[in-house]
Formats: sequence, C-alpha cells, structure tokens
Amino acid sequence: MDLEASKQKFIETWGLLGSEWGINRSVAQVQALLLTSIEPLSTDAIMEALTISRGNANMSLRQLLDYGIIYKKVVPGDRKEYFIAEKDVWKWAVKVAQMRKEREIDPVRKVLSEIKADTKKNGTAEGKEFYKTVNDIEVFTGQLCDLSDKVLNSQRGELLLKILKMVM
Amino acid sequence: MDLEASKQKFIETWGLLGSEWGINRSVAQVQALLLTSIEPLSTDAIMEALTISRGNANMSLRQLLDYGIIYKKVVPGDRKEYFIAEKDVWKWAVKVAQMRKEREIDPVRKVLSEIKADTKKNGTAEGKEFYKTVNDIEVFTGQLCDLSDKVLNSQRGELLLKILKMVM
DNA sequence: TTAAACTTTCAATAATTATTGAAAGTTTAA
DNA sequence: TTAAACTTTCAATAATTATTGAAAGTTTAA
Repeated sequence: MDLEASKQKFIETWGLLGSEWGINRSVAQVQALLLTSIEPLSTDAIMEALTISRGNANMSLRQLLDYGIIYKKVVPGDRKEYFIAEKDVWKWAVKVAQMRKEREIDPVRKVLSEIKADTKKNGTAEGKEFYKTVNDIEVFTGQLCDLSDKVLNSQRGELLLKILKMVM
Repeated sequence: MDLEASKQKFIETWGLLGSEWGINRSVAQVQALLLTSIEPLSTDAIMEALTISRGNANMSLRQLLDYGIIYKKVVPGDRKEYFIAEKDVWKWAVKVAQMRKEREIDPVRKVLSEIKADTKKNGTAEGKEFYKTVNDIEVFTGQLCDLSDKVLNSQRGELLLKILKMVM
C-alpha cells in the first residue's frame, strides 16, 4: 500500500470516528487531511483532495479554526489563505475536550442544579427519590468535570497521565 | 415548578445531551424516564409518557438493554414486560463508556496500527512524517484507553476518582 | 390447539443534518 | 478607483437518520 492510500485510509477512518462522536464528517476529514499534509493547504487544494464544495470546505475550516486546532498560514507572495494543523496531539485533544465540556456538559450541569433547586423542597417520597437521582448524576458529573479540568488545564497534563498510568 | 414539570425538564435535557453525543434522542429520553420513575414501566406507559410509537419505544428499550443500563422487571400476574433503570450512576456510566470504547475507539486503534505497519518501511521524508503523526495519535489514544480501562474495570473506580481529586 | 395478549420487524415516511454552488461580499494590487 | 482574486453566505437540495404504525411473529393461559 502506497503512502497516498495510507493517508486516504487515515482520512476516511478519522471521518468515521468523527461522525460516531457527533462531529461532522467533513470537518473531521479536513483536520485529518491537514494532519497528513507536509505543506500548508489552500481551500482549493482541500476541495480537490476531499472532493467537497467550496462552501463545505470553508465552513469546515472555520469550525476547526474556531476549535483552535488548525491555524492560518500566510504564504508570501500569494493572496490565498493556507492552513496547517496543530500536530501536537495532546494540545488539540485538550482543546476539543475543553470545548465540548464547556458547550455541552456545563449547560447540562446548570440544568441539573436548577432541577435540584426546584425539587429540594418537595417532601413526598417520590420527590425525594427524584432529588436523589438528579443529585447523584450531578455529583458524579461534577467529579469528572473537576478532575478533567485539572488534567486539561495543567501544564503537566501529559506527565500527569503517565504518572497515573504507573501508579495504577 | 411541580415534580412532573421537573421530571419533564430532566428528560428533555437528557435527550438533548444524548443527541449532542451521538446517542439517539429517544433512547436517551427512555433512560431518563426510567431513571425518574419509581415503579417499573411497561412499553405502553413509555409510549404514552414520551408520545413515541411502539416501534420506537421497543427499539430504544432493546438498545438500552443491550447497553446493560436498564433491566427487565417481571410483575407477577401480568404478561407485560416492565423495565427499570440502573440507578447507580457509576455503574451505568462505566458501562456506556466501556461499550463506546469497544465499539468505536478500539476499531480505530486497530486501523491506526495497520496504517503504521503499512507506512513503517517508507523511507521518504513525507513517509516518516506521516508515520510520526499516526504514531503520536496511536500512542496518545493508547495511553487514554489503558488508563480508562484501569479506572473502568477497577472495583474501586469510584474511590480512585476521589483519591485522584485529592491528590491533584 | 386456539386465540388473546403481548413483542418485534420493517417498509414507508418524516425529520434532521450535511452539502452544494452561485451570488454577494471583501480585499488587494495597480 | 477599479477589477481581479479571493472568501463568505445562504437558499435549494441531497443524504442521512429517526420514527411511525401496521403486519408478522411469539408466548401464554385455558
């Protein structure tokens, strides 16, 4: 299997994984393509490599820039915008994790707290049981979030992981 | 806000979170409904509570049973099947995490290894760089998986989390 | 055995999400 | 200024995914 085929396989697999995790396939593929590319790529190059439309390429690139996991790269003497991927896995994985946590988990935690507040006074057996259920989920989620915050925000996140691995 | 409204809010929020993470909304809502219910519920009760069809209710229940996060409950003197949710958050969160890892992450790791094997011999600068990229992702994913396996499979997973929280 | 009471399946359809591509917008060099 | 070279937007459409509900299948009591 030649290099091009391997890269293609990587891009496909990455797109598949993305869609299983609620990330748009094109977005995942654009990241994969940039990860596999040695030089910066223009929108046109991306369109051609993935056979997607200009609109799709543009929106996927916007989203990845927004996530902070790809960068613009200026090529002197060229008016086109070029893009490169953040290649440090730890860096971009942390960014994706932080972003999803902020946008998706934190709002849910907020709702859980609201529900707890609304239910706290209810003295019926049913009310108490529901309160307990929500509380359990909220506490659990909170623990996970606190821990991941610490790992993700730490300058030593990667080192921490390795130590954990040794200890456990 | 009365208890029913709070439960409704919980079910809605849970469904929303589910769809953001690639879990079918109905499936997430059925789990939420069972989590909030004191008694076991029949398929008909679920259909009515969530206003979904019999087919949808049945398939959602199958999937949750398959995940191992809800159980069948026999009510003596009744031919209907009743269902209850696993209420121990840690237990079902672990099951969901394990299942998704197995079905979605492990196959990707396998592909990454294949790609590495296919690329190892390629001596060009481009080949080497691609190999490094894939290797970095594979190593990182492997570390995360190993660590989560240890936490998830540990009998003391929950305790471990608490200790981690104290240490960090 | 039978038929009533249930569960499951699956083709048709609805709902949602992704994608296209042309038009509008913006920037830059001259 | 202008027009060429680009980027962005967005309504139309395609593709995917979820849902329905009736028909087929299964189980149980009598």
